[in-house]
Amino acid sequence: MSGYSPKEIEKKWQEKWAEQKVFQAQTDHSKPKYYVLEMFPYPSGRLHMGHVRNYTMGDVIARYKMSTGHNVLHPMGWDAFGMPAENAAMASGGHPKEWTYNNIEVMKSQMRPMGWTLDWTREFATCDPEYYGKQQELFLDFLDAGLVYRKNAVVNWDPVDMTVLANEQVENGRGWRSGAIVERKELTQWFFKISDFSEELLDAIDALDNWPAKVKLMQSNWIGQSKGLEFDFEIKNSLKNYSRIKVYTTRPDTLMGASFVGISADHPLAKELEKQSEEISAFNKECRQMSTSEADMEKAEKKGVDTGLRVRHPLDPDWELPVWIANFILMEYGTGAIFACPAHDQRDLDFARKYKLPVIDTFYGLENSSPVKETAFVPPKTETVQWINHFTDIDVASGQEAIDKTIDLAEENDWGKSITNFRLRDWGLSRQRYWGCPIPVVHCGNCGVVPEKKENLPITLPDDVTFDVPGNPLDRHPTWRKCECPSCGGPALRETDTMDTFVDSSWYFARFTSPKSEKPTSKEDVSYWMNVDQYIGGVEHAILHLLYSRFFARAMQITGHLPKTAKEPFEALFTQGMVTHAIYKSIGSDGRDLFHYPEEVELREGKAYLIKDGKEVTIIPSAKMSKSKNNVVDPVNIVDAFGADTARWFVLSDSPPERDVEWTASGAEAANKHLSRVYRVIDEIIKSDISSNSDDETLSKEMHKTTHDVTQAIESFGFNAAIARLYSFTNSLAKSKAGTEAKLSAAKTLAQLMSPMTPHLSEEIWEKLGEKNLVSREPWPTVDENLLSDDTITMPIQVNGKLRGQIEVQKDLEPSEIEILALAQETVQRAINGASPKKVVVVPGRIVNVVI
RNA sequence: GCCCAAGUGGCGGAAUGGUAGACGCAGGGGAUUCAAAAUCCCCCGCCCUCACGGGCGUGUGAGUUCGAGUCUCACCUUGGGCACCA
Repeated sequence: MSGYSPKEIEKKWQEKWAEQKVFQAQTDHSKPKYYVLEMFPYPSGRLHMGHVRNYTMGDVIARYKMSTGHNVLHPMGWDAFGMPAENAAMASGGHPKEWTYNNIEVMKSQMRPMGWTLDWTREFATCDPEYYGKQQELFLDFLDAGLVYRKNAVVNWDPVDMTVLANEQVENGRGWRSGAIVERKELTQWFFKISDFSEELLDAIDALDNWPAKVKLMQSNWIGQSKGLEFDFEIKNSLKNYSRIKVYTTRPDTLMGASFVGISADHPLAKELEKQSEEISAFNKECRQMSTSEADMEKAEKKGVDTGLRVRHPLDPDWELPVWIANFILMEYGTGAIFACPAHDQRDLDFARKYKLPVIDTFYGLENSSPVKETAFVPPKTETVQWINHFTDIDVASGQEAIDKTIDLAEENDWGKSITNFRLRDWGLSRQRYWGCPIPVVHCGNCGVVPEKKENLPITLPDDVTFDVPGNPLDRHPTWRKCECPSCGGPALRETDTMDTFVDSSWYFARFTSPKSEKPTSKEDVSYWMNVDQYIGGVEHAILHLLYSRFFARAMQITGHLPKTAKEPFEALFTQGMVTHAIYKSIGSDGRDLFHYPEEVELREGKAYLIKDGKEVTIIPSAKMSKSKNNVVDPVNIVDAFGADTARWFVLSDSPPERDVEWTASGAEAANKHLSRVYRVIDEIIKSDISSNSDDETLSKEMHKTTHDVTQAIESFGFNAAIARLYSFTNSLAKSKAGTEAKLSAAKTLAQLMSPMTPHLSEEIWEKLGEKNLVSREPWPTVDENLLSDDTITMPIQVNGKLRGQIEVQKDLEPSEIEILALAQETVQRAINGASPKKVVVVPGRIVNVVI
């Protein structure tokens, strides 16, 4: 007998699938369509275990849906623009294009042996001019529809590298590469008007029934709806044409506790003032150096500067409030100006104490009437409080009731209006970089900013660029910028900004439905295939990528590129966890951390020792795989050693799919042993000759129960549960005394149930069992409901909630009969010990609880 | 700082409010073998007991319930998110 040899069988079946074009999707209206998509990879050049897990999950769904009669679309492509390619070019010469396409080839060659059902005929990379040209067309249509505009925005600017930096490239206020102090620089940039859709994007979240609650919540928080009041403070000593300050507040009920008015350093008034005052100018400059992340702002010391301006309280003209510029107010949110109520906001209180500003209580708790000292009194808005300082007729009410009342009153008396505000800001898409999709507009001395003509698309990137000089190569290219104005025909210059790579990934799912289409999408194909029925990817994309895609779907619908039904592009979303691996660490002689490869250590009794000298090393479990920590497991090596089916089986088996899974060598070996065992068990069945007997029915029942459980598990993304069930069934099959016929039937079902996870092994077994067709093309096994339950069941019996015995009863026995049988049990009698039961709870089919 | 999630054997993890620990790993014992590998069988939460059996046990503390890993509240710990990485 020759054993399980994945190398041979995996190659064999991959060739057969390719020959028979099993995975090429065609528009076919006779079958229900099913579009399964995993977030496409960035071509880093190396397939990693995270990809293997992600794409295997999608593959299980794709294969399962194929076997349930669906016409399945399962495409793959490359999210190929972005900074790593430029970084590589800067670090080691070469060209981003070459680097990217080489990486794509390498990764594709690593993906093919995994046996995924990918339709490679639809493959594209976002850096293909055929793709980004269509993206430019979308941009022009969006521009035409008023969904794109230009405005000034602040960026992190590295003055040495002459480049814009991402927040993560700023380390302690310095550029990660140059070490230069990062400046905040204002540039005119392009924006998508995603904020026009704030309410729509927020409201539609509710209907995303098959999205994880966590992702929906994250998106809701990101959009951040708040209801409040907008009103003006009149400036007493007005400055130039500034006579009023518009503020936005979510707590208008605390207006009688107002202590000062705060404005952002970027507020027009602040900018005007900095022309007149050194102090203000210096302070504003300092504010603009600050990180704008919410977490950083909250942690940073609250600082401000008095502008000298004074405003009148809207409800009491004699009440004067000072105007301060404060470092915790963002121009992008609300009106860039607030009024502060230190008694009921900790941040305002810290500020007030620091600058000796008044603190006025507006309400106390019901049981606590002491004035605020160093801790602001901030009860939940739902909590009822007593008012001591108010301008409504409310004395005792919840915060929310008071807020509503206040807003009504302000509107009635015409000094303020109710405003719904959103935290969501417009999407800045300009990037001052080479390796991205060029923004198809030109700058003309006569006509200003002019969109490029569609017939001139794609505007392609020039290939003859170098990265040896700082700055954007597009800016310094000798000829690329020069062009003809599409409007007046005169000389003009191209826009040198390229698009944020999130744009590329915001519509690729639509392009996959007709990747060769002349237009960005083909009406027929996009109507047939959209929406994506199941989308799978990492939770790290929970906000931006998914929100941008939802915006794009709406924008594409408005511009006629998607049907109305595709407003929400992803029907169901699943976010999978990472693949982690232990880190083996020791301290080197120079006191630095040394990280050891898994191959260099030996595990004994839960401890790790270096093979070369036996020294014990520290194990850091479940760490994210990282090259610098030497804890990366390369899928190529695993496929080499055990085959793709083992890798697929293991990444699905050990943890629930939404959680992280720890890669362990012993786990991978165990997976491989199990697959060999399946092969061996089936081989033995084929050679056996046992006549039909009474165990046949038991095995058949087990087979139907397993089919039922595995089906349910796959449908609910319980891949680890499906695999646990298949382990059990394999054990039952191996130990069963049933006849050969019954066992062959069970073996075929096992092959089918395993096929989404281990397709090559399943095909091989299927063939050995005498089947001529591909298991990939077989319909999913059906379940005989009658065989799922037995006639008798075992019922546990508790006494006062503690397990004391069991009885075997007919499935449909009356509860009163069950009670008699239960009480008659010797073990139960012993536990009752002569006492008379107060109550007997009988839950039919479940449990009996005797209360004494 | 704000928002959210998760805590179950040595480990990964199972459990529609109903027998906690399925399944797998690691560990222990045995069979087979000249021996080993591979394979097959058995045991495996903690404590008491030769055993039968009993007590304890799902981060901590309370509560709801005939019955709580599961529901409620408070707390502790860990992880995630909080605007130009992809």
